[in-house]
Amino acid sequence: MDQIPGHRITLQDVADAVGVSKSTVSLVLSNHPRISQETRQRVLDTVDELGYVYDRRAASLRTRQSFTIGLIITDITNPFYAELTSGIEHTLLQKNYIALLGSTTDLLQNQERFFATMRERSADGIILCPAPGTPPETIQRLSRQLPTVLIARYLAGVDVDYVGADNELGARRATEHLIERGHRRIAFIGGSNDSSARQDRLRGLVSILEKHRIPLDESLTITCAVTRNAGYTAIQQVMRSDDPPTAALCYNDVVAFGVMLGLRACDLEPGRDVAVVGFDDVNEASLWNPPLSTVSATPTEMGQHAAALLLKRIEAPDRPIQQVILSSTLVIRASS
Amino acid sequence: MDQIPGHRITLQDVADAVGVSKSTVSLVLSNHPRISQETRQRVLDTVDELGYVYDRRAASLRTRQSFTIGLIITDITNPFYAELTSGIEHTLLQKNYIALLGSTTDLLQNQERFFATMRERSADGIILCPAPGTPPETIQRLSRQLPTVLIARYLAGVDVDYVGADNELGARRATEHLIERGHRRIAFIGGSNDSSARQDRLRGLVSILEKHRIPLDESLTITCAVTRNAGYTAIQQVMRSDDPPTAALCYNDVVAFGVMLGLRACDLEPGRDVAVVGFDDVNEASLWNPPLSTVSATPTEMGQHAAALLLKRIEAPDRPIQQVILSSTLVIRASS
DNA sequence: ATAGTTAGGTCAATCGGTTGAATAGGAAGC
DNA sequence: GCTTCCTATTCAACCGATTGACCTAACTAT
Repeated sequence: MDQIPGHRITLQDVADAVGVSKSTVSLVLSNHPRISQETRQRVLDTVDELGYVYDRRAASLRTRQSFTIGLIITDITNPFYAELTSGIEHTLLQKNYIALLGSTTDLLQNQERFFATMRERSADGIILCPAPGTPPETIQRLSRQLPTVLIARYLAGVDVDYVGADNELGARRATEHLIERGHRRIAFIGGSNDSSARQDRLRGLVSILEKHRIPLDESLTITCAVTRNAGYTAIQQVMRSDDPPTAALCYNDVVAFGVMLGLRACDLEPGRDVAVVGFDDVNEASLWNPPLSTVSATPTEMGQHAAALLLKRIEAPDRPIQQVILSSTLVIRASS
Repeated sequence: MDQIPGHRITLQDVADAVGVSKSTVSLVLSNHPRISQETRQRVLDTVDELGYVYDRRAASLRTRQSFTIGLIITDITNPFYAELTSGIEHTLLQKNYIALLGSTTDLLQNQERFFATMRERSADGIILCPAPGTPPETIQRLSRQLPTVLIARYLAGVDVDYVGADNELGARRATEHLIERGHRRIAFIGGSNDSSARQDRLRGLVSILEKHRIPLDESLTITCAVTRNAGYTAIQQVMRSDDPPTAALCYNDVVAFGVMLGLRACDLEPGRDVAVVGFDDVNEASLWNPPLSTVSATPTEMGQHAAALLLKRIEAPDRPIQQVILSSTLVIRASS
């Protein structure tokens, strides 16, 4: 049953074995109705017998469909993206698609490289979480070359499908909650300044502070990398200031974890001495000590929506641009 | 600069624009020395000008190299696999390869489907963490069809490249450590029975118990799913037995996290009342409360080795089978 | 002057499918 | 009996690269 090394079984081989033309075999495999039951059966039997493997790249050369999409995200070890990816995979699997994975580490240079890679390999579309600083024109151009869906971060002024969370709403809810608990000095920790997600979250915070006529203190808004370590360092710095905050709204859960650890390092107990709220509700959030209050972003669901949206766009490239905003809910746990 | 929809710029287009044959253009792009500097430059300029994109699938049809590999793992949301993937990506990126991602959830049926998918898409090779229960013949056959590297779990009796941790050694070290701390009733929690990793870890535990003439208690060895929840449930059950263990060696960190939470739910403090040790040393392990003692498996490094090994095998299919066993070290933290 | 190199290209077959147009062989209609 | 219409199948061009064999003009050695 082993193949002669170097020789791949092709349609032609199957055709020869059955005694028909390769067109017939191809038509059988694509379930064309105009083939007789009998021939169909003989072909299928022979396919099995010879161990024929369909060559999708040859097919796709002709049909211009590869059933492959590009998934370009920041970092697969960040649980938010891992869950996103998991949701995407789930939806793709059902439609017989598969993803080429690219982690950019938020480096524009890597991102460009993945764009090229995906086009060279003729991905049918791209799901992209754009690196901060991505020029809008780049995305505009990309989306004209290849069906594109942005996920989790949008770019102002670009007409392209997008799936994300309602970050502003989430931040408003979190802020209301903190204010109800009596906090008036609320720090905002983490994220890079030109990420849309961060801007939206910060806007939500500010709008509620204004609503309650709480003065804004710029020194409580800190940008930092989106890592545990950065959160760890950032919170310690701000806690050592003259008038430290009593609560921290964090760019996301990963930063919030760092913040909680940083607080402990200052001998402060998160949840008791300082309230901490994150974003994303990654799986671990509920399992930390104390469990983290967080704005739930349902990344798995987000991924599923993004994949579904991309597949729709691939089918109908001219359908109207669609933006899916998933409503954020606040999950209150012991950290606040 | 926008393309006429439907028409992709090909080698021929570039050739026409320059006034040479498409062979020449192809040779320029593959850096063939036989083309004059002048022609080369004109071709390259035109490539830029027309926005030509190399079609790797067309090329790969001819060359039988796709610069794509299949990565088939259990679950990308498990940080161990996420880090593994990250290491793999890192190495692939340098060699201009990219991975097609498939998460099986340890379902044989999904795994089979991904095998087919990867072959249809002509992956140049596969990195596989085999689902428990995978028949060795399946892998043997696969590895004859496609360069294959197993990762993290091996299958006895299969001649195939493998990269993994020295699980038995790790377990021995962890057990010695627990015994030194005075523990004599050590539970082993989690994992599925026919996973090689689990067998090795359990073997390590048993061998050290025997060495110290500590009797083995079967009731302390529990299989369960590799999730936090399963660990959470399992530990509570065993702690409620007549003669509960004083320490738990867990199948991996994910299970250990569940175990620590389960202990708290029983009003027991991990690290003080019951010692807990995990496997893998995922990033979060050091950040838990208490920080988790764990056998370090350096998944990122493992991934890098696996990718490097696969690329070597692709280049030289007949090189001798190689097994890379990464030595495990015990990282002692407050949980034990 | 003649044969032999060499540098710089071009030709055409090939990889393995897809698909619109063409064809053969009946059956049905008139 | 002749045309028309089906049905089941085949033909052949095409997708976009690669590459061994071949070609040509210019140069070198004898």
